[in-house]
Amino acid sequence: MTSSRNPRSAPTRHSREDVADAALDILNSFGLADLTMRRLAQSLDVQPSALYWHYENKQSLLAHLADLIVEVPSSETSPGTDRVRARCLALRERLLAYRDGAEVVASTLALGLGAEAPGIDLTAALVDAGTDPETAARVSGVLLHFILGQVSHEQQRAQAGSLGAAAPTDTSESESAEFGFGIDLILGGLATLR
Amino acid sequence: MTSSRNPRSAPTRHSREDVADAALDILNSFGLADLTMRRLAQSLDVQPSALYWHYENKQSLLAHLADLIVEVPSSETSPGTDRVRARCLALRERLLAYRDGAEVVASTLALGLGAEAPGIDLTAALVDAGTDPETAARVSGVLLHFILGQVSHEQQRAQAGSLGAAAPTDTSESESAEFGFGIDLILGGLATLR
DNA sequence: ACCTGAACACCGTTCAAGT
DNA sequence: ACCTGAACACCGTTCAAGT
Repeated sequence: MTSSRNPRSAPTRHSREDVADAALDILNSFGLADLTMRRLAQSLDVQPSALYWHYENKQSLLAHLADLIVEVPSSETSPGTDRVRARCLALRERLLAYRDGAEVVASTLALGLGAEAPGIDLTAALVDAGTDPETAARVSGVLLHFILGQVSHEQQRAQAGSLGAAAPTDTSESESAEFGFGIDLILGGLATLR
Repeated sequence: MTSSRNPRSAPTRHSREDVADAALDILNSFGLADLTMRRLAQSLDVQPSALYWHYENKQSLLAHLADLIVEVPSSETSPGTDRVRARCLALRERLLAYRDGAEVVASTLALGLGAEAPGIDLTAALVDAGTDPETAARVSGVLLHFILGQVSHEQQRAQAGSLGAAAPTDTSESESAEFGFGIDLILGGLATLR
């Protein structure tokens, strides 16, 4: 929302959340590769060093962004494993809502610096559906890896296509279908475990 | 193999493969973060700019590494979907054989710059096991996303643990079990599709 | 509480020129 | 065929000092 600064304005002070918002703006407008501390500082009319008052380093900023991307309104929908499926689709939507969203979340998760909400959420939904806790944790891991991998792939392809010479690949239509297939495959596997 | 240069030697000339070997040495000794063009050049006793005679840019070097990591001796083992399982385990071993191997392969694959062999291989094995080609391609995608995600996670945790304060996480023993569980879950799902 | 200014130690890449 | 030298346009991070 607060992307560009008015030139030659009063020296505005910023909060941690201001910084995160500006970072999300850059992410969505230009992608992860262009989200540098220096560029972020520039968009806030501030010196790069100022950012280190708000965040210990770039990784912890990215971890914060990952948490924001992943935080879900948690709307209660269908019961049973249909709820698991719904949560997976909702997570995909959250990831697609930000450019490079999946990569930001995947790397934060890999480094163990945040973005744990979806895993907890999915595991809980699976337990709710009658899965024992250990199996639920493992299935949730499989789902998460698939979701992050598939959506990263999707997002990278979208970017490559936006500057490449008209890649004749499938549209987002068939990507949703492929995604649903993957989720159903994994949940189908779960069903045979009973 | 050819990691360090003797100081003050004759100006050795290098081939494209020499560069790749030196890069894999750095990868295994110090990890992806330390694999910079400047550092690679230094290890070859060469100016950074010399590398751009061998590779168009860093990404294409990484793509070459990904192909090398992933190229598998293709030993024919068990038949049916057991062969699929065996291929998945073999791929995991290849990825684990290089530090950050999964990340290198995943990013190359995401960018569409190489490392396509495992996908082709897995799809073929699935077709061989009686799966129709389109389903085989999709299942192979699910398997690949899981494998790359899980192994990245594994490798990142190993590195974090090597410098962190003795993370009381599970050993590689249970990581193999978790991996096998994931593969079986997905292949179990495939079985229900018949 | 939040930021500046200046510095440190790096990056990837290009390009004319050399052998 | 393979490399040098020099430059360009960047990075993340630290830290004393300012308000």
